[in-house]
Amino acid sequence: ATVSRVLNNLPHVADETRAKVLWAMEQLDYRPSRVARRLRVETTQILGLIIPNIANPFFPSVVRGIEDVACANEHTLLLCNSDDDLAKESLYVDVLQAERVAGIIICPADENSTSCEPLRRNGVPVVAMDRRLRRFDVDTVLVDNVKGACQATSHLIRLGHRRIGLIGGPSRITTGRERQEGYEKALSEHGVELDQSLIKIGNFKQDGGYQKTCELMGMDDPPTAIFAANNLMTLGALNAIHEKGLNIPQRIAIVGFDDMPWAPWLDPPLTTVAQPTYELGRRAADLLLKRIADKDRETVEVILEPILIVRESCGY
Amino acid sequence: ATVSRVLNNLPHVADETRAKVLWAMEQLDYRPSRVARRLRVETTQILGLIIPNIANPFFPSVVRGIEDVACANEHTLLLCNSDDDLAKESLYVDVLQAERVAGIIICPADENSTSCEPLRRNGVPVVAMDRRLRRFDVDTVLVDNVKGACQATSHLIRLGHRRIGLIGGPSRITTGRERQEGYEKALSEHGVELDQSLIKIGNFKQDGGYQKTCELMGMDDPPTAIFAANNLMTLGALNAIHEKGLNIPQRIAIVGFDDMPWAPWLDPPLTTVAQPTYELGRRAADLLLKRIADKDRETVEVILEPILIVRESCGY
DNA sequence: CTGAAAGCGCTTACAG
DNA sequence: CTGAAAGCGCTTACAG
Repeated sequence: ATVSRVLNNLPHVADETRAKVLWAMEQLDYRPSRVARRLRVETTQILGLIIPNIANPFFPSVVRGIEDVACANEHTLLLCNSDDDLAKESLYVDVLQAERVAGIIICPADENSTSCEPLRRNGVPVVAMDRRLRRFDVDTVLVDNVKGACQATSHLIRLGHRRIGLIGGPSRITTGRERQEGYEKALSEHGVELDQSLIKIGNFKQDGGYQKTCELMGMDDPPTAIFAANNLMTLGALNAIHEKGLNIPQRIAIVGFDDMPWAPWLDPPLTTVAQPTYELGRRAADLLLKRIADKDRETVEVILEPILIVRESCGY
Repeated sequence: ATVSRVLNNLPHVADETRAKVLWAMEQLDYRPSRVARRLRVETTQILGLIIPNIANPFFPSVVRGIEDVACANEHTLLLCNSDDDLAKESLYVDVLQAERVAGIIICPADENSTSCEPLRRNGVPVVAMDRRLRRFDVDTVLVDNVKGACQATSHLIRLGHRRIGLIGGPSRITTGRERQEGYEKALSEHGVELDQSLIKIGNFKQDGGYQKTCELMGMDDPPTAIFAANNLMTLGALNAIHEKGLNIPQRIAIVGFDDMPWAPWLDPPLTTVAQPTYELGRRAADLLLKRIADKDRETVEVILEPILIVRESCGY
C-alpha cells in the first residue's frame, strides 16, 4: 500500500519512507504493471481508434492530431484498421472493449454500422469521426462535405464547364453521400442539368479512381472536367489521364477532395478541397476526453470547414 | 474454470455444458476482460511500435505491413510517436513495458539510443526497423541505404552532373549516415571530387529541405543537381526550387529518396529511390514474432533492396 | 503515517 | 467432466 502511495504521488507518506521506496524501485529496475492497475481501477488511460486504412494519406495527420491530445492528457492510443470491412470493424470493437479502453474514436465503414452496439450497451464512450454513425446518438466531428464538394463543382462551372464527371464514393459512407450531394447542389444552383451517366461511384481507392476515369473518358460524349471525391481516387484519375496522354486542364479539368503537401508541384498544380485533417483528429480526441469525463453531457456535432485551394488543374 | 475452458476452446468440457455457457455469455453480452487475462498469463498479444512520426508519409505503409502480420497472428498494435526525441522515446518504452507488451519494434531516434536498456534487462524482445540500434544486439531490418544513395548519385553523375548537392540527414540516424556514405561512394567511384560545401545536413523534415536547398542554390557556384535524402526534404526542396522559379531538370536536377504514389505526376515526374516500405514492416513484425517465440535464436539482420526509379527530374 | 486484507477477473493446478 | 482455491500485481478502505 505504501509503495502504491508513492507510485501515485499520494499524500500521507513520510518523506523518509518515500525516499526508501524510490531507492528500492531504482535498485530493482521496477516498472509497475499497468495491466494490474487497470484491473483494479475503473478508469483506463487507453483510447481506441478504428479507421479504414492508415495507408490512406488522409489519416496519418488525423491520427497525429488524436495522438497529440491523447499524449498531452497521458493517454495511449490503440490503433486498428478496419479495411472498410464491417466484420473486421466489429471484431476490433470487441478487442478494444476487451482491452477496457476508456473510449473509442471510430471512422465507420458504413453510416448504418451496428458495430458499436455492444459499446452503447456497456456505456463505453464513442465518437464518430469524418463519417457519421446514424444508429447512435454520439459526439461527431465532420468536415462540411456538402460545402466542399459544392465549392469544387461550382469552381468548375464558373470556369465554363457543363459536363462535369463525378467520381464519387459509396453512398453508405457519409463522405461518399455528402460529396455527391454537394456536387448535385452546385449543378442545380447554377442551372446545369444533372446527367446521371456522368456520375460514377468508385471505392475510394486508387484503382477505383483509375477505372471510373477510364469509363468517363471512354464515353461518346466525355466530360470536360472531373471532380474526384477523395485523394486516392484523384491519384487513380491522374493515372488514367496521364496514361491516355490527355492534357490537363485543356482536355480535362480535375479537382480533388483532400489536399496533399505535394499537390502544388503536380503537373499541373492540383486544385483541391483541403480538409483540416489534424484539427479533425484533435477535435475528435477532445470530444472523447470530455465525454469520458462526463457521460451525461449533451451530445455535440462539430462541423469543420474545408477550403477550396485553387491551383491550375481546372484552367482559368 | 469451466467458463474459462469454453472461452479458450479447451477440451474436457461436455458439449451440453459448453452450449449452456455459450448461451449465458450471449444473454449477458459478456466480453471477457483481456486485462485480467493478461495479468494471469505471461504471454500477451500486444506488440509495441515506436516510430518518429506517423505523419511522415514513409511510415503509414510500413505500419500497415506490421499491422497486417500482427493481425494475422492475432496480435494488436500499440503505436507511439517519438518525434525523434530521445526523452519521449524513453517514456514510451516505459509505457509499453508497463503495458507488458510481448515485444517492441522501434525506429530509434538515435543509433546510440539507450532507451531500450530497460527492455534488455527485462528480456523484452526488440527489433530495430529502418534504423540501427548500435548498443544492442537485436534483430534488425533495414533498407540498403548506401546502395540506394549510391545508385541515385551515380545516376546523376552518368547524366553529366559533377556538382551534386546532398541534402542529408543527421548522422546520428542510420539513414542519414548511410545515405551520405552512398553519396560519397558514388562520387569516389566515378572519380568526382568531394566538395564539402555541397553537403548540407537537414532535419529530415520539409522545412529543413527547403532551407538547405535555398542555401545550396544561393552559393556562388551552385550545384547542377540535388540528391535529397528523404521524402519530406525532397518536398521542401521542391518548395524552394519552385519558389525560385528554377527549371527542373535544366537548371537543377533532383532525385529523392523514398518513392511516393504521386511521384510520376509531379512536374516533372520525380526520379526516386523506392523503398519496399510495406515489406519493411512485414519483415520487422515477422522477426519480432519469431523472437517472441524463441528468445534464444540467433540475431538476424535483414537488408532489403531499394530500387532507383528513373523518371524525368534528372534529365536524360 | 503504515501495513494487513480484500478484491478487480481471469487461468491453472488440484480434488472430486 | 466440473468446480473450489490460489494467485497474477495492483488499489482501496480499514485498523492501528
